[in-house]
Amino acid sequence: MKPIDPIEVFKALSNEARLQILEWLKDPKAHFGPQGGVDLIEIGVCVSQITAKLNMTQSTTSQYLSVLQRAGLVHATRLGKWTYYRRDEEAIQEIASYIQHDL
Amino acid sequence: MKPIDPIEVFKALSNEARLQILEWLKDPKAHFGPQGGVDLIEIGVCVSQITAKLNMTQSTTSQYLSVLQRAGLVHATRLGKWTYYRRDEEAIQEIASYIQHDL
DNA sequence: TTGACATATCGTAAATCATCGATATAATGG
DNA sequence: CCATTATATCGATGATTTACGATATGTCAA
Repeated sequence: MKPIDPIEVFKALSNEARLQILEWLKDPKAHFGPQGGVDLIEIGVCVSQITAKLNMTQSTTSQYLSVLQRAGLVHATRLGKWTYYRRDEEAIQEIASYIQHDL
Repeated sequence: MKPIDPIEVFKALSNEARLQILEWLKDPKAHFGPQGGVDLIEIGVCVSQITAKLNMTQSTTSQYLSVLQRAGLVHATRLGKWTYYRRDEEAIQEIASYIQHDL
């Protein structure tokens, strides 16, 4: 796992929609319906479901998920046609720790 | 103390120079010379000293300090001609806590 | 192979940010 | 009051971000 870049992370977090996505992904079962036989917790939520809740286009949603991924805040898994995104809890705690001790 | 706005805070932190200022202010004695009879720890560091270390103009430094202040990350005290800035440690811990528990 | 669907990428216009120089405001000393 | 010094604000310009529609790519099912 590559070291986190605080600036990149803070930029990723500087946007309402991306913050919203992260909050939804914190408890996928509470915010998204089940999708096939896929474990929401282990694998994540697909782009279409996130697009449906966000009030934005598929294009924007996909790009925002990429930003979150480049910042290391989420992880993507492709299964068939779908790409599932889930949070990287470890990275999120690392950021909290960075602010708490190093900032 | 008004509640923190995470987006505003993250925007404030999304900039190398502003992050740098916050890090310097974490340990003012290590980064700034003494200024008159003012307690660096209690009162803070004046804009000129920060400007001198940043490689930017006084105008930019002043604006960046305002951004940090609006985000609640620093506190300003005017004494005579000088304005001294110090970190708001409580706000910084609040942000760490927000990421750790609520994000 | 083709068609249909899910996702990613590209190109763009508008909004916001970074940073500066010029100038305004505030406080001090003479 | 005046000159000087410290800080804040204004106005400008280039860079980055936002968010979109159009299009490309990848995958499955028939």
